[in-house]
Amino acid sequence: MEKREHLLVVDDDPEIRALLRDYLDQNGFRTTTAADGKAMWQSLDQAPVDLVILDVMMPGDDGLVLCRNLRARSNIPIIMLTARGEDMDRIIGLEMGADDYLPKPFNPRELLARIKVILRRARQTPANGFPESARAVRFANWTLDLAARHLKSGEGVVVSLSSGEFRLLQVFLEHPNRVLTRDQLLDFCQGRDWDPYDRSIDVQVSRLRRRLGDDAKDPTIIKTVRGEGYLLTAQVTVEH
Amino acid sequence: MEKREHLLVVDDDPEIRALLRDYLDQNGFRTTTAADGKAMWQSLDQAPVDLVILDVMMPGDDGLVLCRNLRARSNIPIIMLTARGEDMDRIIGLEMGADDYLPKPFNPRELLARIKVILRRARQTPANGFPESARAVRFANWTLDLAARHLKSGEGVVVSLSSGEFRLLQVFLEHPNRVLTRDQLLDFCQGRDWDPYDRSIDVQVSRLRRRLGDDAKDPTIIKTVRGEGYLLTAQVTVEH
DNA sequence: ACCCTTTTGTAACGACTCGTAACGGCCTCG
DNA sequence: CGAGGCCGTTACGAGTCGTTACAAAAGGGT
Repeated sequence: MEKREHLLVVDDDPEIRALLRDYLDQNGFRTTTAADGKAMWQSLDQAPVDLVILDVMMPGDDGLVLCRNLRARSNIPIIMLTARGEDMDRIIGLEMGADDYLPKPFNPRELLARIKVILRRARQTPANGFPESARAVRFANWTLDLAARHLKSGEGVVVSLSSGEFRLLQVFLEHPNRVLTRDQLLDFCQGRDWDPYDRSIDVQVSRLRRRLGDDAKDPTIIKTVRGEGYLLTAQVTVEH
Repeated sequence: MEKREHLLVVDDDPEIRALLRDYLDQNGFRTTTAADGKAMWQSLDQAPVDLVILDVMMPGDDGLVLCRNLRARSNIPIIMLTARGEDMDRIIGLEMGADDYLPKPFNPRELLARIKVILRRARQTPANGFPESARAVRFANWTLDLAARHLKSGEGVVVSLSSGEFRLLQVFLEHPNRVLTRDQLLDFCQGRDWDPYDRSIDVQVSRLRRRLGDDAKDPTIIKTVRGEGYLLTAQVTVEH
């Protein structure tokens, strides 16, 4: 797998595109550029992107519109580039879901630092959904095969899961080491609302624990947090 | 419980402190100020803080030092304020674990926008007070495993804790060697208010002492301070 | 020292939460 | 149409935690 992280620079100025690509590539990233929104969407369709750097001032759809559209259908981190004196725009940009912005002209080292901070944060939060390229997820002596939708233990024993169990486990693995409320779990698993007497999640957790060989009295993988919810405790790594 | 989020402004300039407090309070936050690092630590021990705004240039321990110390034992979001032309310092600040920074002089609305972004992100990542990287906490012949949520004695005996006991011990370990009132303990543990006849904390402390093998008649770990509260006396080290 | 008040420690109780076996409706597949 | 699997519901037992009650400890005043 390609190890360097993939950045997408969207700016109408060819000079800035070239400058940024050179600089970022020299600093360990793989950089793609796009001159406008159309090219941005094309690029996003062609290869997974880890972070988008987006100029606010562009002909056609400007950066703010693109930012909103991008946010509407993905949670890829976004850094906006703004000309000076656009405080209002900057603020709006942040409130629209950008993760950060940088006023132009900027110091490239500063951009680099911000990119690193945001990518580090994004890595810690394997937020909604695994990337398209993910084929399996490893955790605590198990591997969840995303294509075959079954579990395999470290010793190679295959354990099949019902679709509900698979979905629940997937949600846990997408949010490891965090307490998830029953409300959130039901929402993620089925988009359904939760009422305080609904025990379906408890039962489903119980069934999943049995598949994982996890004893509810002293669980090692899925812990109960009384009055709050459940959390999966394990280091999770994604295989491509 | 208090609903507004609690900000802590650390700056040696009284004018800036007053200005920021007024502005932030007007915009729906509860703001505390501190003139130096010492006051900052005091304030952090007195009430939970949701975000710290930290000036880089200060007499005594400067902001970078405070940032690093703060990060070493907590993951409260931090915004640094820097004077102009300190690009290097800014970058270092970010790499030291600050979540964002703002060059002075800044537009207060911009600070507000960045605060909102960071708090929104922090809400998605409900935090314990220890840094993300913390895996365990050692104190007095015990190790509290933060992932597994259990205790292990120096001899390797594992003692499991109920959710409430874990939370209470975690709070003590986040504020070692300080007297914590019942009010604070209940606030930290459950965000609940305390009335003078509420004995639940006493009972929970009693249960926790039993788990720790601590005799209430002659406690070595959790001491009672008559009329004030409890304190954990031990040297606490965070393992990463 | 003595008594009285306040505060703390903890056993006991009961309400609540959680784990899971059992049941039954619903689907799919033969 | 019957069998089997999945999953939501229900019921009950186990564990947890807040409340209460009472005994012990700590002050405080005389």
